[in-house]
Amino acid sequence: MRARTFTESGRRAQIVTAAIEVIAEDGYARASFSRIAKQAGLSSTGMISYHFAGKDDLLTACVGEIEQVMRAFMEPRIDAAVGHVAQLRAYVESNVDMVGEHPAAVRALIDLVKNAGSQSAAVNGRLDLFEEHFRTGQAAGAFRRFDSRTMALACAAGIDAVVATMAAAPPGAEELTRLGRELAEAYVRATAPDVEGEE
Amino acid sequence: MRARTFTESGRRAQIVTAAIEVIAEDGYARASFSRIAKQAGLSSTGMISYHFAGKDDLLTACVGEIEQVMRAFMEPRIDAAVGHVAQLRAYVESNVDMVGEHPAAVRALIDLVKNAGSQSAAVNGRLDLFEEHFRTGQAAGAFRRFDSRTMALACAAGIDAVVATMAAAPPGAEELTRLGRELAEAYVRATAPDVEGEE
Amino acid sequence: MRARTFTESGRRAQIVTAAIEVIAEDGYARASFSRIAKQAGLSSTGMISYHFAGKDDLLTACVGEIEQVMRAFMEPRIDAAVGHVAQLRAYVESNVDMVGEHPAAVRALIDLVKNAGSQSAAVNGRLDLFEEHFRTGQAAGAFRRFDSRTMALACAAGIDAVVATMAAAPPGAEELTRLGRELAEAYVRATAPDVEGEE
Amino acid sequence: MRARTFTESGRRAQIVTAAIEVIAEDGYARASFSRIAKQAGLSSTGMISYHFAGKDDLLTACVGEIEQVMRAFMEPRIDAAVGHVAQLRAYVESNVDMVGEHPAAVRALIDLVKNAGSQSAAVNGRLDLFEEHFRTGQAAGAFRRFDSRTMALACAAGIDAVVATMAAAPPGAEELTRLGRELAEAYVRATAPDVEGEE
DNA sequence: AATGAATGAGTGTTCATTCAT
DNA sequence: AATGAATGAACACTCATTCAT
Repeated sequence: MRARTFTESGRRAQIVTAAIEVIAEDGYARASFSRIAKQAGLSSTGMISYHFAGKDDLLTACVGEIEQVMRAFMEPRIDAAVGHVAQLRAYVESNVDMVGEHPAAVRALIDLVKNAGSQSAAVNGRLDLFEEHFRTGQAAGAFRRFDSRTMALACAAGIDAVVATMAAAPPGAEELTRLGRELAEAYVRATAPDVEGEE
Repeated sequence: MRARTFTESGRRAQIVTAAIEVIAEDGYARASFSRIAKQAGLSSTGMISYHFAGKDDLLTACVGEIEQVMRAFMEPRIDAAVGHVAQLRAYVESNVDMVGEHPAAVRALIDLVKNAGSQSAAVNGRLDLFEEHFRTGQAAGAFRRFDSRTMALACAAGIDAVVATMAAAPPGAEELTRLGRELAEAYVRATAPDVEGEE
Repeated sequence: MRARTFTESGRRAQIVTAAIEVIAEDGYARASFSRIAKQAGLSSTGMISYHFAGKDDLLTACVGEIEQVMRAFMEPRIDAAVGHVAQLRAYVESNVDMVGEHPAAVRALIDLVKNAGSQSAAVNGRLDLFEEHFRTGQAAGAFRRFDSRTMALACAAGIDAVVATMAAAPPGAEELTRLGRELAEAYVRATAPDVEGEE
Repeated sequence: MRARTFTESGRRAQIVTAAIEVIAEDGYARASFSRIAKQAGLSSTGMISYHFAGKDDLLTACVGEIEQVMRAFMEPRIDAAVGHVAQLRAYVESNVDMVGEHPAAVRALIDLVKNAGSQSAAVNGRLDLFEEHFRTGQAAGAFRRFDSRTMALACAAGIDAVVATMAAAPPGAEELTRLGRELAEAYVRATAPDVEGEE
């Protein structure tokens, strides 16, 4: 694998940024090479094909870029939380807060997940993470017994839906935080043990 | 609004059926007029344009058709339930059970909602229904206080995600029923009042 | 398999004709849909895709059309000949005479054979025919012993080369006939038995 | 004409070799600069344009290279033969034998001749050689009277066709030699005088 | 009511070539 | 001498829609 020159990295980044913008604004379905090229200020779609192996390659790069942004924003807050329940709360709340910081990235990611979701390792990775978290939490007594895969699906999708709706018309930061807390509370209650025996 | 002749209604229904099949099998993105025409046994796409004002019109008709099927299946079960909580449970469980009865319709609807969702009155209608149910339930003391719109979003999306995953590889009827109960339980707990004082 | 309307047959024929002309004039490599569309007086390449399943389909139709023309011209003369040697002569001579009657068809066919040859059933069909003719001729004592496949290859290719060269700059009819006789004579001699014992 | 530096000659040779490999493996039509660059281990097609005036220039260089290889292989055998007939035999046989020694070169050359043939001086040079050989042979009484150009065309094309077929799936050396002798015999008979009066 | 031919913009991708560095 | 970024035309093909019949 060869190293990338500065210029190439720059162009790739520029194209990825443009692609994310287009997806966020016009939707996945309208994110054609020509729209992306126009958004990036490129004179032809050939440039995109020159820098990316194909549409899948570009889209994958977009997902990767967005996830990096999200991780940088969310991970510190999740890691700062102690216990399975607090971490679940931190995940949901920081995910919702993302809308205030990077609304375009959030909108684009959700559209990408919806449309190229099932193939993507990254997307299934998130589900696996959720599931794993629920499973270990159950073992620790932090969560009641339930089908962890089903709950993971419902959580991830619910968060995405709420976030997508907000990203379409971002409310103020406080409102965002409030709704994030509400959503987190819902999932905490949905998964809480019948009798309090927290870890 | 003029009345429709029998043949026109027949043709429309035939095309809608074909479109739903195509969306269920090949996905929304591949549901072009030509594929639909082929599925319907029509020799040209002109027929479709003749009977529908445009692609949106056809897609709307598909959503309507599927919702009619869903309503016929779910409504009796929901109406049979007494109380806001029981009705929520009935909604979720009967929705999941749909997968066993009409997997193609379910798969198509979810794809339609994902892709043409925000514009569709029908889709937003479901959300409104959820929201209204939560609101009146809160007034009746069946649900705790929460933002009803956010909860509606999270519920609808969570159900869709679970259903979509199941529709892709439908499990047996019993497993379906069990997972439906689990999912319903989650939302019941998420919305339950802190102190039991059911209506 | 559905019947074709008159108009469709007409368009198909028109496109095939245009394609043959383009191949004859500009060569197989330059025979793009846009050139063919222009030659046919069509406003877009979409028309071609509308009438043909793909480029292969169009090219196959071209080969079929040309072979029909050739068969109509050559078959009577070959059938009129008696004996394996006379038929070989008739084949070669009538093939060469084709150049005078349908130079474009000949040029196009040779280019098609060169470029899409090995896949084509029609092309291999000709080789099989040659081989079979040599084999039965050998059994009848009309030809000496030799590897019939190799001879078939050499004959077919030799004829094509001579014909292609002539088609590029067609000589007069008499010159054509003379050269056809010469070429036929060469293959007759190449295949003749050592001792005269004609069937 | 300026002298070439060592590195430039080296690069040219490297590219020519890669081009021949690509043509032999993927065919003339797929032999794009990018494929050739990849085969040569170059990072960009710019290198090729830098060292060659254009695609024609590169292709011409390929033809030249292959012909040099062929000449080195065939010329000694042809020169060792005495008399026009023996030399014709030696030409055909050694050409067929090439398949066993340099199958890639043979395959590439034939593809090049087919596609860039008529423009190439090298290709026409071979025809001229054949024609000249026939003409002087006729004067010497080694060959009968026939149109030497037509015979040259038929011979060259026939040999190419046989060789191309063999190169696609090279048989063993003995089989090769046998078929080479058969083919040579065919042309010797096709050109032999009616009465034996060899030089 | 119905058809199938036609349209023309649009898709992603590849091409040989140019050019500043 | 060498590079890799850039170009823009070309490629086959699909799309939803229109329209005369």
